[in-house]
Amino acid sequence: MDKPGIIRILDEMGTLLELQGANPFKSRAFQNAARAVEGITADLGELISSGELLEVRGVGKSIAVIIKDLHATGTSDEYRELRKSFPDGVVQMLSIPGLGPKKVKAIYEKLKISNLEDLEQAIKEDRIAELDGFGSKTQDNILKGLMALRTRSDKVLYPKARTSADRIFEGLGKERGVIRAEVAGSLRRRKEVVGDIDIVISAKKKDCAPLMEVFVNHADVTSIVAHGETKSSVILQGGINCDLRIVEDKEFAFALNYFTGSKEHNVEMRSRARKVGLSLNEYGFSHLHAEETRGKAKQLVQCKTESDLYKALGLCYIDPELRENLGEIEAAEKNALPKLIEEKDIRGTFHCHTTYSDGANSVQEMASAAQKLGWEYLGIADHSKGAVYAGGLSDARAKEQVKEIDAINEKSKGFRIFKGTECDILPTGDLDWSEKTLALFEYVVVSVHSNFKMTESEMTKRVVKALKHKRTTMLGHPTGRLLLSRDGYPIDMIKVIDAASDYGKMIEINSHPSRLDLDWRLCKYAREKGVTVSINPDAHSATSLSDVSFGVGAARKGWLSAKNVFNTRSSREISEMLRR
DNA sequence: GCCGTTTTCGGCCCGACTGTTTTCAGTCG
Repeated sequence: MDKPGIIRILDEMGTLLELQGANPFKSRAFQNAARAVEGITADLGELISSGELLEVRGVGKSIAVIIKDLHATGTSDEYRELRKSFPDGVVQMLSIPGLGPKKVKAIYEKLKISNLEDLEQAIKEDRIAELDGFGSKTQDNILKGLMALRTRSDKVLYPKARTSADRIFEGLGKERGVIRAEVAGSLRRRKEVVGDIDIVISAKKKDCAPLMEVFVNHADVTSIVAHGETKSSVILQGGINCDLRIVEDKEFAFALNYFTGSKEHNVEMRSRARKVGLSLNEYGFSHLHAEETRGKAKQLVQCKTESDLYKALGLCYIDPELRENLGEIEAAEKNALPKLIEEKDIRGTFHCHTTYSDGANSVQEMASAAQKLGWEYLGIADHSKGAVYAGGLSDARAKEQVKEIDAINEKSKGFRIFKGTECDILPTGDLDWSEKTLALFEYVVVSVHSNFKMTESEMTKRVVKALKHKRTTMLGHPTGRLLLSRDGYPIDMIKVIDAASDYGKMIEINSHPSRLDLDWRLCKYAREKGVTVSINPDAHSATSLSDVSFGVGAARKGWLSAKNVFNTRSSREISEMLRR
């Protein structure tokens, strides 16, 4: 069984233990182990055979055995035992918002309900409301949750969530009474997929209620889940959940930090605070074991900003993208965090289409748009002749385009267009252009656009062969559109990155608003292997050049700094590198 | 089940909101 499968099963085992009413720390241990496995970039098989798996924090003896069994056989005795205790439908009920393990267990044991259909039927017959600890409101909420589950996908891609968040935040952030405001949560951490939107605001107490009113009455709100003094939760058009928290300004840094997460990072921060005798929550520090009543503990260390907060714990500031408890706290302690790449470091991109193939704008229009973004250069890479569906160029048209670019370059000062191509990788792994045509270009992006139904190993061989070609500069959209529709990758990205490292080639972090091809784990692996990446939006229009920010997010999460990224270099450096 | 500068036992993050309760359990983040 592969890694994503193992992660899923460990998570499921944690959930099943929770349902059983086992020691809550035991079930959490399984969930922690799942996160730990997720963070492993080395080859899992090797880790298991060398025994190094036990050195992974969060994986102890018992879970190591389970992982080993899962890896070798696809199942394990413990897992089979746990699965026996509850039917599939019971586990599914847990995904209904508002239903947790305790309530699901009661519904299953007292009413013998084990699937969503029976649950809906029982609600209609008013049987849920009669259970101990349930009532008519709870029953209504379960029905609402059930409907929401059916109509809404639970995660959206970062660019979509960003757009929704900006719409809410723009007005709200400027509202009277707002002292400071930030978008927090996984959106601030720039996760590739985002579950919901979190907003944190600081304001005086008297301004809270009016601000909450503004929030829940926003035009984009389709329903209100909760509406309190300091916390409200709504569902926006498009089904995405949005939470607002309002705190006092002196609490802002704590609240922002807390609601930015991740959960794993917060747990580590709190346990770090405990080691120095402090308790950390979303409002501030308090003395551990203090006798003060809840919420009245006096604030000990004033922290105006998050930097102050990290400093109070002996750490340097940690960028939100790194807050996953995957080594960033230890690195912050030693002041060994990388200076992450920023959007302003990007000086151009290399994978852009024009009206020569399937783009919407001319070469000149694309170049002007790039200049408006403050870039120094733009790489044009239209499709090769075999990409008929995308208006691939003929050899003659390719020559024509190269001539046009030369002419534009001659006229322009301080800006340069690089002549490239996005060359199809044929099913054999050969390139779609002849050597003669390839020689026209300054660089070559190689991509797969056909014959997707290959086995993983065939596809990997195909790509590796193309990568080895002496004219190849970088691999374009390495994982295609399949990244989010599958658990794994359609190709073995570890082998591909290894090959890029061996042959001294680059890999694209191809960030298109509908997908992201190289996620942060792969970015991290590429960094470890010394592979330079190129952040390209696969832009088909002038306006989509700015989608490059999606890829910058993934690079930041992969701890990449400007030196790891090709398109942070100057025009001159790029020319020199490409001549070699 | 995992972990260890309070270390092989005894902790393991903490608060808001909701609903069903009259003092708290469940869920969520």
